[in-house]
Amino acid sequence: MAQSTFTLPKPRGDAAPYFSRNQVSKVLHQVGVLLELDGANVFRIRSYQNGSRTLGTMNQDLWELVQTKELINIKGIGKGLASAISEAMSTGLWPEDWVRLHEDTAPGLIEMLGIPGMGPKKIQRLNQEFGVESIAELKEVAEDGKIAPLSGFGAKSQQKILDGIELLARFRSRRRLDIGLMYGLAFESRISEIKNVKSATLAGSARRRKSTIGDLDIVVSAESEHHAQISKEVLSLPGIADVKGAGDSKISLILDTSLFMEEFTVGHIDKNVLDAIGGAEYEQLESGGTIDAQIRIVEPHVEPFTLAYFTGSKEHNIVMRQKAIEKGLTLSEWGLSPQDKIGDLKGEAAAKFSLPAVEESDIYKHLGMEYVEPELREDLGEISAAQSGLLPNLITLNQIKGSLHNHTTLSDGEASLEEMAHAARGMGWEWLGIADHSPTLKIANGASADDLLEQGAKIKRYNSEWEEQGVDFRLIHGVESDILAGGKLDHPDEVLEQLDYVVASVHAMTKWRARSEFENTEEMCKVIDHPSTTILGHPTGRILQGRDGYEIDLQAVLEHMADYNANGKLKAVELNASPYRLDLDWKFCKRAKDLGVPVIINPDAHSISGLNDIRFGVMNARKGWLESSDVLNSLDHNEIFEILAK
DNA sequence: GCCGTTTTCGGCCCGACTGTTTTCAGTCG
Repeated sequence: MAQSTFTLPKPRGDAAPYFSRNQVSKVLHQVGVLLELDGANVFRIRSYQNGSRTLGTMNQDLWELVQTKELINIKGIGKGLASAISEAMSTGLWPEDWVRLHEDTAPGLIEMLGIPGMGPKKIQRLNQEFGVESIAELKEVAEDGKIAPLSGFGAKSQQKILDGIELLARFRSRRRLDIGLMYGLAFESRISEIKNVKSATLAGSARRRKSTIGDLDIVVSAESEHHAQISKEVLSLPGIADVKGAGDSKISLILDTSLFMEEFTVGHIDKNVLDAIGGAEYEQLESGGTIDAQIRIVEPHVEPFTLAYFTGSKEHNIVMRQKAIEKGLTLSEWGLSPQDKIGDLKGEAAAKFSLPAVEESDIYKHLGMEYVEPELREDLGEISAAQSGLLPNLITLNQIKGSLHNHTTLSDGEASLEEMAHAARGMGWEWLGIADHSPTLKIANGASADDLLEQGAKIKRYNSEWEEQGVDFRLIHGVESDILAGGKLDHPDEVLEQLDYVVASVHAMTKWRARSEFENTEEMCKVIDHPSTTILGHPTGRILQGRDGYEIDLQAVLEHMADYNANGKLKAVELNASPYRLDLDWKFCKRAKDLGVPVIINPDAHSISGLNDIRFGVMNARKGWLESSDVLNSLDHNEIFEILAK
């Protein structure tokens, strides 16, 4: 994946605000990274990163906050950032030191941060010593043996840099959630089978259900006398491409696909787990792929603390520790101990005085909070919600009764209408919406108006048959209409009006990616204005690990949709559940919810097995704080027809 | 750079591991 380049956005138009909230958020992040390379104070760096995150996830209109001078009241934005942001948005000029940082930092140095083991200090040092400004140059001096003699470095450091460069070239990006879970749950299952292991739990970003997974963390619980034996057996499991490090309590590995081979068959994985990770799609694993994994082996009474710690996120952990300090306690992966009892003791020694915890929820209880589901642990308000008992009751897979964006052989699907309906009924759904592609999308065999209406007649016949037979299942007839130039929809209005709903989606990506955020946002709002538009399909068009979406101010689009919903006209936003998309991003789910815009989780199934992608959509929805009442999928078939009629 | 019923300076989460070191810096999560 190409590293997105660090550039400062050009001011837009000829009047303030010259920059969008997304742009400001991105710039703060960039400045944070550049400051890191510049050797700045770590807390200063954190301020920029926190500021970026805050702007990226808040609901308020940034320009309004600037104009009312209320920006400074936002937690995490102080005097410095507030004035810099206000200045930039009002004048179109970024602060001079931000500009200088961008100009003075070679892009290659930013890339070097991606090499495992390379941090700002080492990069800076090597840059000073040898003038290396790119990974290629760094590789050259390492191969020439020039790094080893440097004080503070050595032969091992030099080799580690070379290994790191190779690793980066081999797999420089994160893995999609479905792939990460496949590896993670298989490895978890393998470790669980080792003798004397009480439990093995997948933690980290996989447990938090992030859209992409960096590496795997597995926490193993066992009595201490068995740790050495377990550690040895973990290291001899198949699928280990390399051992990066192995200490008393921590093992660091690189896994490859042979994890799934040899005698280890599908039968070893629990049926539910197998279903959750997409079942038969093992073949999709690319044979050369690898993923990093870390294993921590701890005693059972420590396990809840270690699991909480390794589940993260880092940001969540930091706030949890602050909350502990407020109560005179110290929280670590070893325990939660009263400060007055432990004195100078640290880590495992201090944990002897720890308050007891049988499971993670006990830790939250000790700190006066409700249990926080792993998906929510991102320091995006979940801790204060947990303190005041206001956490959401997250949606679950068994609350899903249907979905509205699925294809059949009428366009580019692999299964017929009948087969799709049968499969949906088999999943326990009460309804299934069919939305085949529209004519303009020739590559997907978009269906003509005549064929579409014929499909509608067929659906009506099936529905009345089911009604007569007392079958609790209905098909719903829609279309996935391409968004055409000028924010128009495919098909004439009189055709669209005969459908139960319309999913409006962008497929002409080239054009949308070439335009500015402002233009795209304006055009998207026009699409929403079309009376037939019911659902905005995959709202940014992103493909995870494939391509970024087009630039768009989704907050503004959602606000526009919110106005319609407030006036009784349904405008729902799709959460496309394909693990390749997960679009609406989870960060926007909560915003849609707060604005009162209904979300519809859609697998965008092009086959029977594609319906299973709904699981990833539910994971993403949970991560975005959604409850069953926030999504249209939880309605029964009478309710869904009723709301679609609005 | 942010923050403050211990406030405008002096803190800012905590620990493990690695490789270089005779007590620690850098990196990672």
